[in-house]
Amino acid sequence: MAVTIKDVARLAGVSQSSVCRALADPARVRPETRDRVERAAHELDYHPNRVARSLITGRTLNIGVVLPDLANPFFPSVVKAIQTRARGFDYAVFLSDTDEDPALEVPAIRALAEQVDGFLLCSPRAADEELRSNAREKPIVVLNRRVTPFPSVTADSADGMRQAVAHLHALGHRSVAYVAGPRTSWSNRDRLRGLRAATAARGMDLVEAGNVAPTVDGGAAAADLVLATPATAVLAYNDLTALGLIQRFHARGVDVPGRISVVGFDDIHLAALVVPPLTTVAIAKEQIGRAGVDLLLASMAGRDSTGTARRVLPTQLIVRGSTGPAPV
Amino acid sequence: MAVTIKDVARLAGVSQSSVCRALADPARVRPETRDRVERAAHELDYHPNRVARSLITGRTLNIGVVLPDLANPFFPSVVKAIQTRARGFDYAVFLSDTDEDPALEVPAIRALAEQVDGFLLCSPRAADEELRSNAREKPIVVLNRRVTPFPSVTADSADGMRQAVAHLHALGHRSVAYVAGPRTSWSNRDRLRGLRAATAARGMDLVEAGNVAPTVDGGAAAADLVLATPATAVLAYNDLTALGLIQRFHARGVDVPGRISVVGFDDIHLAALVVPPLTTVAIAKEQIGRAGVDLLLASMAGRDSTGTARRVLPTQLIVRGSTGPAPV
DNA sequence: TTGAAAGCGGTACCAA
DNA sequence: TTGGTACCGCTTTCAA
Repeated sequence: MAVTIKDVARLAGVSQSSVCRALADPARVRPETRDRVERAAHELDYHPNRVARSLITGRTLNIGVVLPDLANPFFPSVVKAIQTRARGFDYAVFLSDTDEDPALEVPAIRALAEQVDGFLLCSPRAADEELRSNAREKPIVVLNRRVTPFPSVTADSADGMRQAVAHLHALGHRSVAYVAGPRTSWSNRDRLRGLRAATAARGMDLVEAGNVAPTVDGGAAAADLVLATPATAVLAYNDLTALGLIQRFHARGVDVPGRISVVGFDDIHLAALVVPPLTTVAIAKEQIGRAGVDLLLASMAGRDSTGTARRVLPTQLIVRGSTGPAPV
Repeated sequence: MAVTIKDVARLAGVSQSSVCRALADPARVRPETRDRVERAAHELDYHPNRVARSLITGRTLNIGVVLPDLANPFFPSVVKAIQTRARGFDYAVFLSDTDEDPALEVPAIRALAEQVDGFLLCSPRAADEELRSNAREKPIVVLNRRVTPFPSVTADSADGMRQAVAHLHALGHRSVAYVAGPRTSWSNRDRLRGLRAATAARGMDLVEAGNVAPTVDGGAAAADLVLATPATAVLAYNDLTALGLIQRFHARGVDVPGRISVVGFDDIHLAALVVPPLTTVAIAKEQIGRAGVDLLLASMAGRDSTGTARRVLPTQLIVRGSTGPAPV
């Protein structure tokens, strides 16, 4: 059996209450008492039980992270940052992977609700309304999406797309394709919106090639569709999709970037390792995680009254070998 | 405020105890009572508070997963499998990333100990003795390592190495190098052991090139060392390391597999996407996660008395473009 | 079969 | 400054 506060009280010869005070707020007990308690606690290697504590304080020191697919390298990066940041504040992290199934998100939130002080929802796929239905329970911060009235952390996709389009335009491309991600993905819509604006601003043609899964296979499936269009460059919803495109192009003997240029989004770690290395719009994944934790902590502390916080992080085009001059 | 058992009791016009019984073990109350309780519970959308329950039952329905680096794509695959499997048993998952720092593992375990029913330690880096010091607290299952007296799930590295060496031998290689991972990694020692046996069995030369971080950068750092040896093929501790090797070889204009063949370990998702695609020893990552959960559940249920369970999963060499005939 | 009451391990309030 | 005590939400004796 674990050592409890009673054991410490007995050994120190004081009451439970004093032990509690001595440990929580040393200033509120006599130095002598504090010493006795501390010595007893140390001797017994006593650590207050968080579960019991949370029952009365209502604070669990846990946060819940819900995300659609840990197999997408984007998310581990974010989760790692969340974990590290949370640990710094003595918070532990629950992880729930919903397998890209929007229907699993609300149950995932419900299941964790009593054990956490708040949620970080990464790229949630469920409808706004569904997410809002959980709003009263616990604070929620949304990453890679905006859902009123939750605080959010997003990337400046529009600017990223502007950079990518400027790059392609400078290379002589006048017709580009977009391989879209999940219809339920806010980032997808956001990126598409930015891309439309950017291409329109430069009078370029934009072909939209169907929605695919945000995976390598999804990209591979879209490759042939893209080749059937007049586009000389293709922007993918994310890097995995872009890698799928490149893979399929390679298999068909289509030269990248000779025949067609490819641009990804996210800058996952391995984007630089493929051949040709992938030109992509980088997002500060670690910052997303950190900012998410900070926002959540703030909103748990009730310091969110200044209005809904919205952090928009900058994006940065990373030019690598998968983009080149448009074919003549 | 959330709805509690009292609210249900009041609405149903029965005592707390009856509500508890009716919900936990319907057979122990009169059908009529059960109906009243069920209706009331349903109407109020009552869900028992797991935290409060765990305080008295001692079961949290949570498991803790501790791993060294989520940025290594191997781990997300395992975690995803763990998550999925755990959800099936109504368990939630705590995740703790220790950043390859052995000193963080025991604190991570301690921090979670009260909130979980058991631990899944993925490739722990801490010393056996340190890990054992936590043994009394909660059941532990170790993945990718063996630590007496914990149940474990490992891959059959020796057989994987045998397959890889047979493959290289058939291609004419007689001298191979091994780029080792962290000294603290059991898998690293296990793989090296298997490799030594396999090369010795065929009378091949084995050069061991220092220990590096199990990352792309680590591999890149080892590339030049490898080229300074007579080896015509190199086996890397894991795929990330192998990709780093290939990257650096590429940068130096060294042909893979023309001048040197490269073999990885793990078969991470993106191994197939690089050019040349990576020949690697595949591990059933999802099975590791699933088996881990199953073993942990068994040991939590106390069904572990038959002795320490050790599941060893098969490995499978996947031959791709990064290996070819030895240069003449 | 049911209800009352005692905890699980803490925290917080109140009176002393 | 300290100790006694109620209570967080639930489960589990123990009587009735």
